[in-house]
Amino acid sequence: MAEDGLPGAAGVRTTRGDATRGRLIDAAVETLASQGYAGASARVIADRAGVNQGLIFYHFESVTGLLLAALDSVSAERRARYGAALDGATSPVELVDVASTIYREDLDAGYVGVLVAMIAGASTTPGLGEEVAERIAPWTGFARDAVGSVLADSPLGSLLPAETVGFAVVALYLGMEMLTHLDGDRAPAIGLFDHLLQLAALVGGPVAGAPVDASGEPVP
Amino acid sequence: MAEDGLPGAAGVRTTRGDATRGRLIDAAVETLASQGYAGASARVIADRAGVNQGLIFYHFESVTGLLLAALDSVSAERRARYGAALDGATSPVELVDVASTIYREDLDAGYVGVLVAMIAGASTTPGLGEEVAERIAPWTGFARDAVGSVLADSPLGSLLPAETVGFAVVALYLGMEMLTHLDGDRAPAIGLFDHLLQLAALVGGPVAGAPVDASGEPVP
DNA sequence: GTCTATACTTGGATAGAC
DNA sequence: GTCTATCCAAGTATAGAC
Repeated sequence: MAEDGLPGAAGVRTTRGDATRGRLIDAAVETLASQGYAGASARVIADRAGVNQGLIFYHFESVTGLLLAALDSVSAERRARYGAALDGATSPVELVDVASTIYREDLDAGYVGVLVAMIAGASTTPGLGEEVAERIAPWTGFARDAVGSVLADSPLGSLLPAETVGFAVVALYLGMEMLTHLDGDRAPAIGLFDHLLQLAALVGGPVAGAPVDASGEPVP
Repeated sequence: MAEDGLPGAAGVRTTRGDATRGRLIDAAVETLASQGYAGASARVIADRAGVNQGLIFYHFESVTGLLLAALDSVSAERRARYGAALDGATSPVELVDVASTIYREDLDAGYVGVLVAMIAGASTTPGLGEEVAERIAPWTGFARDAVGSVLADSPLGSLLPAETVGFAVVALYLGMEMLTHLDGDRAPAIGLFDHLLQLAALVGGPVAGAPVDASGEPVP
């Protein structure tokens, strides 16, 4: 059963190969986030992982194969994180609040930057587009469901289909990451979330107890 | 006065060098849009322009220099186009309507794709980030002004500062381009604009004459 | 599984003829 | 200004020793 782990150990063990694969994937994620797609070469990634460059081809067939594995890794980790955090969120305010908090992690760790880099790389490498598209689609679906469950009974629900909002949310995330990373200033992104929070409060039922009229102005 | 144009011609003339520069810039734009940053090499661009690869370095010092010139070209052209089209727009509905129409051009011609590619490339090439940031900043400023002039007297104006909305609009544009280009389906982007149009009608004063209550529901 | 060494390709950039 | 020819660095990928 065991392939090349130390004999005698029980349960799921980490073979040496598994460890190398993991280190390469982590290095690929970091490289994609910091150097972009064009900077994610076999040599650079292998150096960062502290292993030989040839191992990329042994374990992943090609550089592209490794980059896709890196995308899978980020996608899975972030999906678990978002899913758990949004689990108890039912109101628009909670939704925006949770999204805002987690997105800060993404911004700092460069997770969304990995998606951006791979989408950008999809224009360059033949065949990569389909592979990346398959891995991005779940995110628009996830955003649609999260938004839909909260927006369903809101009056905005009829005006803005969840499908459309899901698309917009993912697009906004990607664009925010690009702009934020470009000039290294998180303030606009944070500011946007703050204002969305206020809007959410308005839509999901004002918490402060202040009723508003048709144009959103407070009614005295 | 004339440098190496045909002698005898009057006014502003196109020297042979100018023509070559123009062809290289056009080819760089097309290459960035279709192949992305990593695919925009000197040889590929020069082939597309039908000139020798070495001319890139003669005219633009480096490949990066050419790519920045390409970004300038696209940015200037699109700014003129947006500026002219938005000139008469005063209501939110007009604003969204015009933006929607022109963005379709961008999507088809890949203009925003050039911005996306250069922003992505900024992660890879040292020093490119600042140059690209300088050329993207005017766009958030432009969006802020366009939104601000229309949203100023709207009740949303106090809730959403023009600065924030400008940032969000540019981010949304960039993200939409990425997603649309990735799976080649313009429908979600078009759909989003359609729904934004309805929202704009609500915010800017309902045209249909139907008043709405605090939550946006029509009042019978 | 991992390393060294190497073959082959592509890319940036320059020299020199025209 | 433009082209040919060329150099050199960096990239992907493989062969073979350990």
